[in-house]
Amino acid sequence: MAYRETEKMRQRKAEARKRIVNCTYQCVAEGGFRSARVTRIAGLAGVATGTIYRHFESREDLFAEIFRLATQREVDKVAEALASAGNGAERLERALRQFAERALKGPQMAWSLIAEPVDPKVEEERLAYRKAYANLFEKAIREGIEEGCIPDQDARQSSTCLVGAIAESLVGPLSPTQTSQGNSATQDNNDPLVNSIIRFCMQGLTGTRR
Amino acid sequence: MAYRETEKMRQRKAEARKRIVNCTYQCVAEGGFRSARVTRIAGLAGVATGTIYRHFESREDLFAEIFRLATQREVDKVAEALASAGNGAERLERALRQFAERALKGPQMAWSLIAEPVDPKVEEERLAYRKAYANLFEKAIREGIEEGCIPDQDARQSSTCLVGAIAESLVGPLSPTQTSQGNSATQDNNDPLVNSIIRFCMQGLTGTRR
DNA sequence: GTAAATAGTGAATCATTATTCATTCTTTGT
DNA sequence: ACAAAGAATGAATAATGATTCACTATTTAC
Repeated sequence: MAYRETEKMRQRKAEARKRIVNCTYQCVAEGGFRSARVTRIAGLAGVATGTIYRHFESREDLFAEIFRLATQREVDKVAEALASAGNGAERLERALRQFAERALKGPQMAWSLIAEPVDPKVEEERLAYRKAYANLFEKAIREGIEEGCIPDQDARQSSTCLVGAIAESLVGPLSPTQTSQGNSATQDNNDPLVNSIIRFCMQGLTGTRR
Repeated sequence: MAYRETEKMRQRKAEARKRIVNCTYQCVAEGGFRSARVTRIAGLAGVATGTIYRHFESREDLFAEIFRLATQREVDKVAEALASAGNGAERLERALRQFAERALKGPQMAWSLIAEPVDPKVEEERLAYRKAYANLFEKAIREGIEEGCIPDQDARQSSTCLVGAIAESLVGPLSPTQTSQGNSATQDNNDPLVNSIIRFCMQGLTGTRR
């Protein structure tokens, strides 16, 4: 008959958690997972190191959550592009462009999501993330096949190839040793890198030169 | 006027070094880089831990060398396939098949080379390795373009996409959590996975359905 | 055989951070 | 105001394995 968790407390805790998440996100966006120290995160969030562990089982779990979060944003954007107007092929093209352009705009985070060496739990999230893209693409490919704008093919396999082709094409340009920041001025639709990635992908999909 | 390195000694050292390399290779082929312990390697090679360090600056350097070695074998095989008879498109197809089939035959090593999280120096080797493939493919694509069996395109970009598409397609099947060993009986030319990867790739290249 | 030089050894050290937990501080209900 | 419960703290700990280095053994040249 004394202390019982009250709404106020619940909120305060939720805020602290959110702060931790945000600061971790920031650290990762700055220097990737590997260099994000629990101590620094705690410092930024204005809590003690130990407090992190009242909210997350472990550093890895925290990272996994951050990965999921960052990932979800990207996947949502691609899903959005795929939900727009037009036939399957057109929508896929828009989605691929979205993916690539967003990555080039936030290169450090994109690199961390796509290629940074990470611990097993986070790597698992990465597999899920790639699968999520592949699933989205797969659906669109199937639709394209039904509509007749994409020839019949193993939609699952093709979607995996799309993910691989685009990710690989980005690894070089994104890798921290290469990146000198300045790519943020990327004009939409104009990056020749993005254009040639997309050409290959669409050709692989449709078997049609353009 | 006493000891001077003699041929006999040079050989003995070379042998020890080779033994270390071989044992490391074996460890990696069994459990990947991450789980390969310097102590165990030394034990297998029949030398003291410290001896490793008379031959290699650090564990990372040792690993980098093993990576280079393993990689060279694979790259050579692909180069060989690309040097065979036929037009560019045919040779590329053979090369892609070679790549995929060999990977499926030695899944743990292939996974380590393609997707295992590794330290920076080794990651650098991985970038070089992927670039080596891309270079080979690029050359073949250019030849194909000249021969007229592949339409004009950005050969460099296409080669990168090829590497990505094939690597991504293999990550799932290769990943240690998925692999239950048994794929070694892969009959040549018959694995449907390999076939559909290749179909996508060749289509992306030639813009021609088959 | 001897001394100089190098090679080999492996137990002890080191370095790095994530994680813990005894303690202090806050909140709550009476 | 008090006690019960929980939350927060952060200095101390722990765990892990790579790396070192003082020492021993071996090789060579004379």
